[in-house]
Amino acid sequence: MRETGSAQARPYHHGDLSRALVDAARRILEAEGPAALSLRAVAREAGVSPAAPYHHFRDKTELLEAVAHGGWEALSEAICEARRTAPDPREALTSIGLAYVNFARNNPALYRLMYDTTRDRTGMPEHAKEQDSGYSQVQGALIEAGADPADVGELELATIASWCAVHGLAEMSNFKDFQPLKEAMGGEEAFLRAILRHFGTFSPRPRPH
Amino acid sequence: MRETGSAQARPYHHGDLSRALVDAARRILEAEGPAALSLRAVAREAGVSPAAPYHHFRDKTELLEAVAHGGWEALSEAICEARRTAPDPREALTSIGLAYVNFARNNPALYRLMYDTTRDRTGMPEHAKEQDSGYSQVQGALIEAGADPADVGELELATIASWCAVHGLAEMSNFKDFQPLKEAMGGEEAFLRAILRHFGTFSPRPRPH
DNA sequence: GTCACCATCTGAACGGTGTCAACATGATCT
DNA sequence: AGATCATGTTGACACCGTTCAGATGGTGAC
Repeated sequence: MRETGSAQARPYHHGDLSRALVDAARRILEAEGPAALSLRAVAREAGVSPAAPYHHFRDKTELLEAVAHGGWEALSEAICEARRTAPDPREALTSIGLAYVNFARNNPALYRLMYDTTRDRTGMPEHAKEQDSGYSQVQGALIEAGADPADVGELELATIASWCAVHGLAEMSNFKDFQPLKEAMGGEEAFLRAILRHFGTFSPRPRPH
Repeated sequence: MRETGSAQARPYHHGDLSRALVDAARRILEAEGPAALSLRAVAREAGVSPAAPYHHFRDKTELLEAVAHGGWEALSEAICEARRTAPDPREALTSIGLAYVNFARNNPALYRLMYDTTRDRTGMPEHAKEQDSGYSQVQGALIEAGADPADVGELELATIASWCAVHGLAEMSNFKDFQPLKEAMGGEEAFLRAILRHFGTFSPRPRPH
C-alpha cells in the first residue's frame, strides 16, 4: 500500500474515477445547466468511454445522487461556518439564512438537483442524514436565539418551519419580479434580511404564551 | 362554420391539438413522472405523429411552458376558492396556505415544473402574470388579517415572505423525515397548521412597531 | 517468475429521444 | 374551380442511456 498522494491514491487504471465523474458532472451542471448533463458528456469531460461510468454507478441517477450528496455536504459546511462566524448568537439565525440563500444562488442547478425527489428508486430521499449537520446547527441557533430547548415538539416545528421558509426564499430569491423591490431597498442583502425578518422563527421569540 | 361540439370546435384536422397536447403532457407528467414526459410520448398519447407538435410549439420547452402555465392558473383558482370559502377572514391566510400545499402535494410533478427556471430561453420566468391572481389574493388576505395597507413596502415584503414560506413547505411537506412528527401530532393537517403558525406573517400581527 | 483472477476500461450495438426538411392533406377564400 | 396556407406525416440525423463481449492491467497464489 503506497502512501495516499496529495489528494487521493490512484487505485486502478484511471485513478479515482468516481470522484472525477462526480466533479465533472458538477462542473457541467453549473456551467451548462441540467439539460446538458448527460452521462456521455460527463464521461467525455472525464476522458473516458461512455460505458466507463457504469463500473462506478449503476445508473445515471446514482451518479446524480452522488452529486447531490456532495451538495448537501457543501451546504452543511456553509451553514456551520455561517454560524461559527456570526458576530452575535441572536444574529446567528440570520447569518445562517443568508449563507443558505447565497449557497442556493451560487449553485442554482446543484441546489435544484438536491431537492429533486423524482430520482432515487428507493422511495423518499434520505435527506435526514445529509441535512443532519445543517439541521442541528439551525436547531442550536434557534435555542441560542431564545427557543425553549425543553419543548422538543415545538423546537422541532420551529426548526422545520425555519428550514422550509429559507428553502422557499432560496428558490424564489432570484425571481425577476422582485428586482424592482430589491433596488428600491438598496440591494440584495437588505431585501433578504427584510424577508428573513418576516419569518416568525427568525424574530426573537414573539412566543404568545 | 358548424356549431361547436360539446367540448370545443375542431378547427382543422385534429381539432384543437395544442390543448390536447398540453392535456396529454399533464396526464403523462402526473401518471408516469417527468422522466417519462417525452415529446414523442405526448404525441403518441394524443394520437399524432412525433413531428406534429412542432406546428403548435417551437420546442419541447415551449410545450412545457404551456403545461406550467395551466398549472399556475389552476393554483390561482385553488387559492381564490380557499379564500372565498374561508370561514373567518383571520383564518383566510391559513386556508390559502393549506390549499396551496395540498395543490402541490396532489400535483407534485406539475408543481415542480412550475418552479423550474431552467427552461425558457428568454431569461427569467414571467411568473408575475401567472402568479398575479394568487399573489393579490394573498395580499388581500394579509390586509384582512391586520396588515397595514398603507405601508406598501412592508405589505409587499409580507406577501413575498408568505409566498416563499408556503412554497418551501409545499416542496418539503412530504419529506419522509417528517413522518414520525406528523403521526405524533395526529395527522397531516395538524402538522401543516402548526408549521404555518410558525411563519410570522401567518400569525395575527406581531408587528413590533 | 508465471499464471489465474478480477476490477476496470473500450467498442459496438440497441432502442428511444429532440428536431428538421420534404412532402401530403384538406379547409378556406376568391 | 383553383390557389393558399395551416396542419399532419414520413424519413432522416445526431445524441442519449444502457448493455454486452472483449481488451487491459494490477493483485495475489503458487
